[in-house]
Amino acid sequence: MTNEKRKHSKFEQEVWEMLKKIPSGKVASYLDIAKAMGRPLASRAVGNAIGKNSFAPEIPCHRVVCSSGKIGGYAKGASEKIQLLEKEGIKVKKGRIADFESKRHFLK
DNA sequence: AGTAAGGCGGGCA
DNA sequence: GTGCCCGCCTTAC
Repeated sequence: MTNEKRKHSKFEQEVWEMLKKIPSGKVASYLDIAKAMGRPLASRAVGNAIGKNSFAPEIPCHRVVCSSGKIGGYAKGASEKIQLLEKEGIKVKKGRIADFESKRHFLK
């Protein structure tokens, strides 16, 4: 309650919640998440929150890609990110998501 | 307290 | 497809 020591900013916590809401086999772009949080211009801030904390397997950060359908970055390496996506049923084509718009969870 | 730099992106030329 | 600039958030000095 009042004695809440936020190890992380509120913005970060919001991001984690969004990532957790993404079901397997689906993906979301940094911009989509930012928009869902009410900050359509904070696309970079979202990616910043993820990369700066490294949520670990608890958060499906590998399900987040660029708005262009590109893989983007990954703390462990974009290659690893692609492997995880393919494992969940998402096909990746040369660092790009196949049928990206059809797999967007935060599509608006 | 204010200022400065960085970062897993996005949009435009 | 590539290169450049921008705006947003957090952290450190």
